[in-house]
Amino acid sequence: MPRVRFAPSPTGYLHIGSARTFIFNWLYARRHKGTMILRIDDTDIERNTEESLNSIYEGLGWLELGWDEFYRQSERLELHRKMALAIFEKGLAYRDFTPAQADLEEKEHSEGPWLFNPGMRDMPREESDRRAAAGEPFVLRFRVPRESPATVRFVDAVYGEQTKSTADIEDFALLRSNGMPTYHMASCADDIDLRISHIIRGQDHLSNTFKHLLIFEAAGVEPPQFAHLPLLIAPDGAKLSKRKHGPVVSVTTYRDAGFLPHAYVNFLCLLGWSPKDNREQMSRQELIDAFSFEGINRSNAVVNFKEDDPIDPKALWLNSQHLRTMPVDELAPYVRRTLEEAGLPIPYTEQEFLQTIDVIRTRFSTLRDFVTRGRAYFSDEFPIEPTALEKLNQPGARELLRELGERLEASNEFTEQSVEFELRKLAEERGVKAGLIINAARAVLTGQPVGPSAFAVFVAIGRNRAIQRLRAA
RNA sequence: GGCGCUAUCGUCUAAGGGUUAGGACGGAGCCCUCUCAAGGCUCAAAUACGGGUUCGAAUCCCGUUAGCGCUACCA
Repeated sequence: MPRVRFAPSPTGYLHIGSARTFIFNWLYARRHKGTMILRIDDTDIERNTEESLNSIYEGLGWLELGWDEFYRQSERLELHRKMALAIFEKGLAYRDFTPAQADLEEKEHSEGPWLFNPGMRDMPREESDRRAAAGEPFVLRFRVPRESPATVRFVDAVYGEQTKSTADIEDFALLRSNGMPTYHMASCADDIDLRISHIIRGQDHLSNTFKHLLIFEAAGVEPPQFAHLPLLIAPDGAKLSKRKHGPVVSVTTYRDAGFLPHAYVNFLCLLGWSPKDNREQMSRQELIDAFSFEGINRSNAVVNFKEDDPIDPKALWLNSQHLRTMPVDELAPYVRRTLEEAGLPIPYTEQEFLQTIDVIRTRFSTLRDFVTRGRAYFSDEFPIEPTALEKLNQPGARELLRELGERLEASNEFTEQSVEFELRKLAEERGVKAGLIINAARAVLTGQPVGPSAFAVFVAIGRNRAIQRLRAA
């Protein structure tokens, strides 16, 4: 039974890249009847915010993604320290009393890589103990093997065999001078303690993995399997960032744009992964059944947004596909919530509501469309768009609509067929093209120049309201 | 600078020694039509560059270039 985890640090809102990482972990867990763990990596007390934690819950909640176990690293600090100390006692870590460096500039321009601070790595234990006892602050560093340079290796489920010489790995920190564990220490300690079997995370951690392997080895445990994911990047090739790319990176943007949660999950899955059989629109179960590490790509994927439009056209298309093809009764709750949030009434019985949704969704691509382009189906107060007005202002159109209203009122029937019959009969009698009345009717009924078949619109709007709007033309 | 990863249409991707390099989004056009979508049909659009290996390379190897990641007492 695999045990996987998604381990975000609560330092900003839920990033779409993080959401995708969660999804891939979740898919793997569901596929193999494993356990999905949400672990909040909040060891950086300076940067953590409660707000950010809430946005993670909010984002995952919106995407309808759940987890089986939950942990917060800040509540497990004792475990992290204990493991760090155990490594220290084995002689595989040492105290570094060098004060924290404020000037990073110098280091960046140096020729070779920094590996360790001279004098600290080889300090006799007695001196180290004495200075620590005297209260001098220190960081605990991992003692990377240097005497006989070894090669650290592992097989990544996505990137294949990876190797790195210990000569290229610096003596990284395990414990900060304030006693807090670093990311590397906390992460590995928890992965060990929580018996994580597969670490599925962003490719930005690929080179960190060598350090983690050293920690696992020092702790005397078998490392888990690793699967690194290609990154999500901007059209200019840069890493997606809040500062540079704004709303594109936040999942709330897609929620607010009227995306269906599953459609967005589907879209995210297609960024860096493929079922390899040309399928694109897939249900949640289909995604679970098709997911495998073999399908994951190795190159970064571009989120195709523009400066004036944060939505990737393919995401929008996928959303419209789901919106138009999913069972209406599954779609209805989303539409209901969207209407409620916009303060629009639902003047329909449940049955009528489903029928109306089914008619109008054929031209919609987001939930937002129900309250904008679809406003007239729910409220009697709606604007008539300029292009719709042109059709309504065709010579004789308004008179014909009023006449049609009277005839429909006089008729017992009110179906697509009966409306079409009356309308065409009127057109013929008055010697005008049916299209003139049809387009004018759509305009007066919906305020829109375009939309579903006009006869379906009559029925969706309902007899009384339709007649009322025609007579007021 | 050092180390690592990556490179197929504008974008997401398929093909992993032999295909006219396939699909999808987006774009263009045609059909359908009460409008607009949808749908159907068609078109334009790619193997970063240079060397090898091979009868044959998008695919394997080397180099170059470019991008990204790591190189913190961030994660």
